[in-house]
Amino acid sequence: MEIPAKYDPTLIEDKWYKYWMDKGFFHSEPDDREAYTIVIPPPNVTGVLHMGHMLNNTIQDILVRRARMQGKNACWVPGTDHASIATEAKVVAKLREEGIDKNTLSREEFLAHAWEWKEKHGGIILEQLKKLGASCDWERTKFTMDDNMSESVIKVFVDLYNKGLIYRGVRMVNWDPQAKTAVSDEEVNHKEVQSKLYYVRYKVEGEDSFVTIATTRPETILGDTAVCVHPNDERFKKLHGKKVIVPLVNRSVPIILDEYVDQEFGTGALKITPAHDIHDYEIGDKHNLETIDIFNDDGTMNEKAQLYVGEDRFKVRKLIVKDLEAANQIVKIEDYINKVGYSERTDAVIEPKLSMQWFCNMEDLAKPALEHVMNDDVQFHPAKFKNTYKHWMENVKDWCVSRQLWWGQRIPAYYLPEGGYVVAKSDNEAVEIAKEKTGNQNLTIADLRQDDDVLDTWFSSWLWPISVFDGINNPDNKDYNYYYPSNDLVTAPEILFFWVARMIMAGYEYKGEKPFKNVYLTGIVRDQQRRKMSKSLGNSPDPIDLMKKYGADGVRVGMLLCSPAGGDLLFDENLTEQGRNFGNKIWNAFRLVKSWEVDETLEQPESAKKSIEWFKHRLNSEIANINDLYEKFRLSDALMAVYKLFWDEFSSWYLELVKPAYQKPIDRKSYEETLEFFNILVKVLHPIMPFLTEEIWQLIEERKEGESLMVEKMPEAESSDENIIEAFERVKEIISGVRNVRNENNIPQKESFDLKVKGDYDKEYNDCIAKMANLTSIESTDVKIDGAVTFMVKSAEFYIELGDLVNVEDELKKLSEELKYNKGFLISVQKKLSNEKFVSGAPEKVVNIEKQKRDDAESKIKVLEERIASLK
RNA sequence: GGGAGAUUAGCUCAGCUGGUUCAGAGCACCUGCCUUACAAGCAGGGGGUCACUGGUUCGAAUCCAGUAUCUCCCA
Repeated sequence: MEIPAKYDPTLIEDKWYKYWMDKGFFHSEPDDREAYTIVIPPPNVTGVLHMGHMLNNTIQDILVRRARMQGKNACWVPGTDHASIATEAKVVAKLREEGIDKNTLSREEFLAHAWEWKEKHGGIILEQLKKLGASCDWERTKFTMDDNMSESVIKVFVDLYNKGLIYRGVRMVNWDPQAKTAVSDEEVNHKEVQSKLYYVRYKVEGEDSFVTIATTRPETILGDTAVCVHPNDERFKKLHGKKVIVPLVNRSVPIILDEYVDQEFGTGALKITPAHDIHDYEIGDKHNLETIDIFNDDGTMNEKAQLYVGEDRFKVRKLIVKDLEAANQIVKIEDYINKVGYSERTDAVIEPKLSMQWFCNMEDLAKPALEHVMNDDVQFHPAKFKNTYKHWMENVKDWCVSRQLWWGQRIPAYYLPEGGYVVAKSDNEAVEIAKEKTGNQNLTIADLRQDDDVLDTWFSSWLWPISVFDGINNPDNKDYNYYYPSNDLVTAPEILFFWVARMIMAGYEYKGEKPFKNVYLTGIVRDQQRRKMSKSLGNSPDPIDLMKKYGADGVRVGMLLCSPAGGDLLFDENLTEQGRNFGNKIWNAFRLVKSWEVDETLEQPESAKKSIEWFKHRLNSEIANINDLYEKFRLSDALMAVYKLFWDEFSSWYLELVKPAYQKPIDRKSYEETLEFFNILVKVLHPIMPFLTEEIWQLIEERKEGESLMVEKMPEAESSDENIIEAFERVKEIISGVRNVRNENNIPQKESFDLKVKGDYDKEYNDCIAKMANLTSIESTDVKIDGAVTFMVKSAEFYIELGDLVNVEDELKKLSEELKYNKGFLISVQKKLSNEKFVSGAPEKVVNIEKQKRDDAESKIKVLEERIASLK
């Protein structure tokens, strides 16, 4: 068989993905086996594959493939979410390019465009995930606006409303004047910006004095309804109970007292604009102040502002400063750095705004969600996120679930002609309830007006683990009973609160059960300068290009190499390179084994026999270790363990040990055993590198049509003898000892020589040592050999007679350095042992270990001293 | 301003309830090799007062307190 020296992933990846798909290996149906379920964190329909998806989905695929090979009925449900704000923004922008203004379209017309857009672009990420090897059950692909998914969302809204958990209220929301919608606190990015602090004086009513306030937003002066000072502030005591005149609009407003005011900040006097600042709103509420909303939805001034009507808020800031200056109201202007909120979606400056919104009461929903995380029914990996989760859940605020958009599930609230509203799952039901409520039997749907707003996208995705199995509409169905709760959720800590926490709430509310057992939190993918990878910075490689260059397997390894759970991961292309190199290593190891000719008449050499015995134990102990690491979700460590097992133990030691001499054949038994090791190793490797391992597995021997590594059974860890593994470590030391002698004395591997040993070592492995170190013989001796180069392993002394080749000076130098170290070491041990408190206080085991150290050091020193004497 | 976490080799990180896994791994670096599976490789090697200062202890990277620096979350 001709196998190329370099592994080329492009030749095989598509082939095997198609094979797996054609055979239906990704599809799952409920059966008698234990279920293993993952629901994908649905990527956004607007997106394209980025490094965060690569990381996240690599991890999910590893977990799913492993579970499948462990004999579980593995089901990974893929899908996308409708991302109302982002998608609507994209569609609006696209229409604008085509010369269509959204405002000229009806809701239905706009939605037709949006669906068209979704059909065209919505599946891109899922298609790209196939390149990565994602073993999703594509037949189960869901979208958060599929009919039954939307139905679930509406049903839940109605249910929560009927339970009294959904209400309508005026609240200060984060208003995005560009998207013209409210966004949640989590969707606001606070950035430090260089701005100005304006000191403005307000005239005290009926007096000839002024009070000066400091503000960063002078345009909001037009909405001021009070000035607030600290009740204890001596400077303002004389003003208590008085009124001041708001500049330009000449409104008389009270001076109020509240401890909220920071006396150190600005002048200690605070202007209060209840309609446009969250704190001012709270103070206004407390003191029953009037609220004057001076902004339109697009951030321009309305007629309530009286001045600058129709002008944009930022332009007004400039205009009003000019006018205030002209009116001699500005005391001074200072440079000032403050934090300003920006919309995550549009990057517009957020305007706090009072508005009528729908809210979901979180208090009762949050209780079980907190409890079951704290008691580890739901486990976070790493667990440190429990702290932040707890903090958030204990201070949970009501959830604003309405968005002023069209793309999404329309809020099922219907306003009645004579005021009031009803909430119902459908138009018909709404009419029925409305009739009942009003007593007017003549009402029709035409008389009702449905709320224009849609629900927050998270209001869809918090149901995701339930709704993908239709558990809301059809709570007793087979799939739901079988797959729910899911096992593992893999996501980013950034959305721990607004997605993970809410899924847990929904799980307990609607199933009385957690949505998943484990939450694995990945880090954020950053570049070498720790900058978050983003399209705008252009610092993110294109995942598709990366896979073309290094293969999907290489990229998967690269992602995992830099991903400690929960920590940031500093991605570097050389990690994927390392992954590709690893693939090549595996490929070449396989190529070597496949190149061997078997000679049926050959006896198995002793060295091969011992090597096979050793590697069996080594392999089993490592499989146990790897299993343990996976169970603890230490995926990066699990990868490293597999990496070293294959590269160091299998390739560098085992294969070199059993390898026949050049162009010589190998015995049947060693060949078969080696292939069997390969069978096991590719199974262990498969979840991480599915393509390469499938290719190799198919080449190890003739496989039947329909067979595949991905549905093979993962090897279990059989018992292993630590003594054998330990003994072999000594063997490695001896071989390394000889190699060092060769290195230091420039003796090529080709030149063979004798090795003599004085003292105790494991002779069973002589053949292995001789083969690896190219020795003609290994002989035991009772006497020291003068003039030979030596090294020690444990208490045994090894001699290599090199005659003239020995550099006595170098050798002496080396020996005296070693002597010095050992003497120092002995002193430290003796110190410990002569400490009465140590000997009496420490456990016997520890003391004995120290005694053993002392004895070893003493005998080593003796040997070294003799050796030095003999060379001199 | 409130809270959480971090600080170990040049870089990224392990190091669980104090003691032979105690100072580790991978990468990077240095030296020598195109040795017939692999130069995308092989064989070696150097490198750290475990942020700082105290304390507890026979014994501290590990526990406690304080200091410094950084990161994240909330306001």
